[in-house]
Amino acid sequence: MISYFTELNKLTASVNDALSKLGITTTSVYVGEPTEPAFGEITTNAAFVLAKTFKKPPYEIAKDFLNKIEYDKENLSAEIHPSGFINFRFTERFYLSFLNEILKNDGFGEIQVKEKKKIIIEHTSVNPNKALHVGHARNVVLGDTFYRLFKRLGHDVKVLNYIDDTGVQVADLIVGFKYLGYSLESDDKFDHYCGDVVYVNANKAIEENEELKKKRSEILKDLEEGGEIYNFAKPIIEKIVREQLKSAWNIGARYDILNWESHFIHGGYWKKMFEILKEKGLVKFIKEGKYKNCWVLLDKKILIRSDGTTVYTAKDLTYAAWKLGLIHDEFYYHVFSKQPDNTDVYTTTLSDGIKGLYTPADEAYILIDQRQLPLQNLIKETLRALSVSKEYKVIAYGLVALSKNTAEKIVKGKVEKEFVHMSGRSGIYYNLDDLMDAIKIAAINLINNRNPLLPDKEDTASKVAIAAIRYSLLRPDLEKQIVFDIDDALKLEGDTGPYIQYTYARASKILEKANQEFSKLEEINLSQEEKNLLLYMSKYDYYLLKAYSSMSVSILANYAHELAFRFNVFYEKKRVLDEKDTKLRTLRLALVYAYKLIISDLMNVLGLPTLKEL
RNA sequence: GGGCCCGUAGCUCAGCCAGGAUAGAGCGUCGGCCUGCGGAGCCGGAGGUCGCGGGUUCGAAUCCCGCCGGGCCCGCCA
Repeated sequence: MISYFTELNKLTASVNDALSKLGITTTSVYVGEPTEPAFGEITTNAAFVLAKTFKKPPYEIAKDFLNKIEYDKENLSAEIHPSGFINFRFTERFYLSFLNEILKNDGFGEIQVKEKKKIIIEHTSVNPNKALHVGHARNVVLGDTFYRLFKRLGHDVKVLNYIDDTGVQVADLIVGFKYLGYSLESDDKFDHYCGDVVYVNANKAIEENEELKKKRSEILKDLEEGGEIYNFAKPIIEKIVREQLKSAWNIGARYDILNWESHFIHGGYWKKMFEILKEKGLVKFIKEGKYKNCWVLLDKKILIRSDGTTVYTAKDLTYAAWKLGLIHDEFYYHVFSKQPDNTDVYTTTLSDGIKGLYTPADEAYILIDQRQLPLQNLIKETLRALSVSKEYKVIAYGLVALSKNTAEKIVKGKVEKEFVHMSGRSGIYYNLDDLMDAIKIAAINLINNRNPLLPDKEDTASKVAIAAIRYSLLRPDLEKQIVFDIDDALKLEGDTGPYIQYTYARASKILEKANQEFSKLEEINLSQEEKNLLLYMSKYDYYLLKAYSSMSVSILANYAHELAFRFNVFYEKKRVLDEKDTKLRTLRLALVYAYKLIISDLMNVLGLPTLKEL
């Protein structure tokens, strides 16, 4: 494959060669994208670095230095900017070679990292007592997109979803069903009903009633021990999980294995973990003072309470150890459900099903919001102390809050702050399913205005909604807090997911009408719009690998928009089907064809559905 | 008190890791472009003390230090 990335690598090597011949071994020389398109496609500041050693103006040095760089003159032309930068520009030959490669391979082909790894990624992991809200959606969409990226780069990837079925939030819900008389049937989607009605009200009742608090503690203990209440709760939790999965599938996610917290306790995994920690002296029993009768990890965090029950960190540490093979997998597995992509999601069981489905990963990724970072770092630290060489990688992202305007709609009253954090317990959240529905309605209205004869309006509107939601959650930098505003979310113009879908539809329509096959293209003069589009297309592997090395999917979302923009400019400025010159018409058609291949590849990595028409 | 993250146009955000050449998008706003390869688009205008102050450097939005503002964590919750 010939691409921006291959040429950049070759040139970087040449520049470094030339530098080492001069006896310079510095690493501070930049070879890469310039700040402005006017400065070419690849630039280097080598002359500035050399200026320090040779005490001559950068421009003079650049003139000599350029002669020492061996570069492919077929693909690159060089010029020296008066400032001293050496700028390289791709030749028409490069663009045509690239385009011909795409046509030959019918796409970009394989893009592989040097070392293929076995990776697992855990995401979603929402408490099974409520529906997914837009904050959870950020976790799902980021996790699913990292999964897609890893897979596109050739890794062996499995997706895990952890279900905390022995926690306080589940206990609250069970209090509602067992002691407050809530029905187990509802006309609403079951996860919505549990979260919006049963959990919120049960939580309120428990806070005001000591008797119920006691009941909750009993339930919590029974869940850990796997008693009668656990068996009562199990089908309820499972029903909620099935609804949560539907919401996640609806925005394009998929999973391989569901892990249940209760299985790690009932299956004896925590016991093994505890033995290992004791053996290595990482936990201490406290005899005196505030933490009397507790077990404490690394002098920092209580793992076992004085009443003998374990805290969440203990369970999560066990889970991490299982992921990386420190504790052996002895689960049985069976199919939990068929998924929309036709794969199966498996669940662990303690007694029934096939064995050996899971083998330990080289790298285990986990997606968490920033609040959980200190705890996950403690787990990392513990694994290191246990000499686990395999990598535990934490991807943390900023919280999703509700805008003042959106929060006011939910609480049906005045809100003082500019934004408010979501809270399942107090009923302040915006559910993902509701967001999907709201965008679908907006999309259908738009279709009725613009393209009333479109078949499958419902399906198209769903796909527009998926693209809109995923893109809006992927585009901001990981660390940034997102303030969700429903009115903004309903806008489908500008820098959005549908903008990218729209270019795919435009390309599809042209190709459908043209109905032409392509062979190898001959030499032809390219316009600036055509070169710009080809340049961005040629950067596909460069951006995928950059996103991977910097663990940033927002880089990819921004790149997708840049690429789509180049297509729209080309589309506005150059006619394709009406072009009288057949050579030029064929070139442009080939360009549209290649664009469609690359943008659909990228859209697949980002999980944005393609639409031939909208 | 200790720690983490953020601060760039009216609003939402890129750019910062690897310092360099006129700081870029989107929304909003003002003005253009459809008897059409579909306008969910394109072109142009207005709009910026890159939170503030020092330091390093020939050169700082970018690196270092200090401060200010916003958010979060520091529990026998998860």
